[in-house]
Amino acid sequence: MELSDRKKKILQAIIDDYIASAEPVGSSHILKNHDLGVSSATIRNEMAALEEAGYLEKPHTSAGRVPSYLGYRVYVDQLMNEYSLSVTEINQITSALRTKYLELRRVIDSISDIMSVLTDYTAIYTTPSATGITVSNIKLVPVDERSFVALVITNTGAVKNRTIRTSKIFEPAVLEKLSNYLSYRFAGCDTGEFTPEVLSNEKNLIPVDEELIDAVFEFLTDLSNEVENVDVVMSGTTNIFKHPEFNSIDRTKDFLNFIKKDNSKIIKSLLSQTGDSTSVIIGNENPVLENKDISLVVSNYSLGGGLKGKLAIIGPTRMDYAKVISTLDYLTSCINEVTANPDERKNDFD
Amino acid sequence: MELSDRKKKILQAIIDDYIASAEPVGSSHILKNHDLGVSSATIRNEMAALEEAGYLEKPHTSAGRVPSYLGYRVYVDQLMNEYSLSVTEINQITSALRTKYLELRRVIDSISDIMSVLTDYTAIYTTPSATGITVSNIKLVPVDERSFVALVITNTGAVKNRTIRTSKIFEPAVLEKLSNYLSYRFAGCDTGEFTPEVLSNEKNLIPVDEELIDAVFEFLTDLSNEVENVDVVMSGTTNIFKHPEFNSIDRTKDFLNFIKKDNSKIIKSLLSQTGDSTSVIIGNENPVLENKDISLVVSNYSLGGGLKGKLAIIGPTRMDYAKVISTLDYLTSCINEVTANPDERKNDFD
DNA sequence: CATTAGCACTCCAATCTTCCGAGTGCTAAA
DNA sequence: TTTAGCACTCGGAAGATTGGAGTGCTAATG
Repeated sequence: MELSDRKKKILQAIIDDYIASAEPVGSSHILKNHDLGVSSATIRNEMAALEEAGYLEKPHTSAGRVPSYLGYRVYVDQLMNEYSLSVTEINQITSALRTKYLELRRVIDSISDIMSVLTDYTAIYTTPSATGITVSNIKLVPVDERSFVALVITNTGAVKNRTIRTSKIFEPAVLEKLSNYLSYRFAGCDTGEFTPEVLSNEKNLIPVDEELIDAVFEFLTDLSNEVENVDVVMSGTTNIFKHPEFNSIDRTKDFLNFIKKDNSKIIKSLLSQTGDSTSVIIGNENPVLENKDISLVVSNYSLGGGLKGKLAIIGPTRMDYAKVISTLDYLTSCINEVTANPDERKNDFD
Repeated sequence: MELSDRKKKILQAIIDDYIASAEPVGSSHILKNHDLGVSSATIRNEMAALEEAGYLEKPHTSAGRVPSYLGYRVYVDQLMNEYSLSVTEINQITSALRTKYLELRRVIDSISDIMSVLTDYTAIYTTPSATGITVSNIKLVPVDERSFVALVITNTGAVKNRTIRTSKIFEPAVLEKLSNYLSYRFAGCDTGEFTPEVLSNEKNLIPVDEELIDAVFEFLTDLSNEVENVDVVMSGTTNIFKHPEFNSIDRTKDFLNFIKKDNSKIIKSLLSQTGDSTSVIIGNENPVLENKDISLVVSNYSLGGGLKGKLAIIGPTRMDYAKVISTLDYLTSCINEVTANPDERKNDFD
């Protein structure tokens, strides 16, 4: 069903007002706050039609109307006005990004903080992960007689390390020789390739003490499993208290239980279902959000070197979508810009 | 004022009951549930005296009594019965600790998870920090023509790293020579010693390109500042919903706003005020908890190699102190035992 | 003199009642 | 097709009612 222009205007007016006030919107409100040139009776008729079509809902007979999930969807896709960031907001963002030496680990963390402050919702991001990470160098560095650090440096400059203690004493020269061999042998290999099979074949070719090679290879195997190790991190979880829907303890419980640590798998999979462009998930549109009245705006960020992740805002379905979407878009574009031009930069991901 | 035996028994009975029920405790309740051999009238008289002395409070005239902060203090210090962990609980703990290769970063994290599950409160820990960390080795490992990774390996086996990109091309041999010199020069140095003054003196003695040495030294300076970098991490924040005091949205807001990320400085300082043994902070005993009805039980853990931190439980003042204290004590002793015997072990702190 | 039964009194919290008004849907006129 | 007008609905705020758990005091008791 295609909506008439007037219906669209009325729907937009209702959703705009509802987002601003969190109160069901009545026909006379629309009359007062929007210049539609028709009477409240006409608006009522149109509202009834919009309800019939599934875009609006009534909490009860004598209340105003509230957008349905479908209503929000139409609003997000077609109706809402573009929100433009204020100068102050843009300044906040740029000054936060202009630290001289950015540690990769912190960049996205602070961005997520900024997001939550600017929008007054909760920000979520997944830690960056990369496909096609290859080994650039492997080092075994002695710490004391019976322990050394195994290091794998990747093409992205990330460093994975593990301290290994041994029962025997190994000469630094032995470790160095093994380092060199491993670097030579595995340079350019994808970190996902360190399967037990590959390594056990390899093991027979290396004339080194078994304890040593076993420990190192176990580290490598663990690495290949770690590729999937994406975490979900949040900031501004208590921002929800700024919104009236969370004056009810039940809503609050629902929300906090949804975003809690134990639930990160579900959130991760929810985020991963979105595509390459900024997308909006509204209430029941996704089964895991069933009856939770939660919406998400999900975006993608890239830190260069193939490191990518999701950055999202989560909040009540009555969310200021226009503001959230434009803030998110602006921020992710800033990140991409900053990181596309890699200067000297810390890298803490391991 | 020293309490009579009977007063102590009554006070203990009231606090025990209140911890279990979260309801103000009346004289007839005590009569029913505890065998004190006196009538409710006598108990009432004693209760009035205990209130007079500041150990109890009345929410209103016709309600039962509730412990005051002072009451809890006496309870924790003198009255409460020892709680002994059940076999199931001990099994849960040991099986969680018996992973073959423990990553240091995860040990304390999973311990904190276990804590929150076992106690139904929120667990907090500070990331381990160490005093007297010294440099064991410095490496500069080439990644590609114009970038390399600078690594500082400490006596504890922790690895700090930063990826550095340069405008000029440096031969691997140059980097290796510099590595060797820096390792030789700074081996055994405390990481706190890399002040700009020390380093700028040093700089003149090293016949290497300035860009290179500047970048590396900036990394070292940053390291020395980083020593103080202790984070506060929580698990089980939504456990509070299991306790009836958090059926009120205001209590919940207060609590969540107190433990939120922005507040970690205050929490850190609160934790650091405690000594070497397990200690309890009850309600208004500390100004930052003023009128928040929050208590903490704080303990110390040690991961070996000088790495130490605080592990704590935070919850309402009506907390099952006996259970929390004994769980916390048992867990920290387990950690200390496990880590005192360092086998091959991952180390992810950097 | 400490203890206790008895009783009047207090006051919260749960439940019920009342009532206001914002909002609707329908009808009939423009 | 739009609109003025009107009867009707219903949630929620404000007030009234009531029950019961709990107290403090007094006077009797061993």
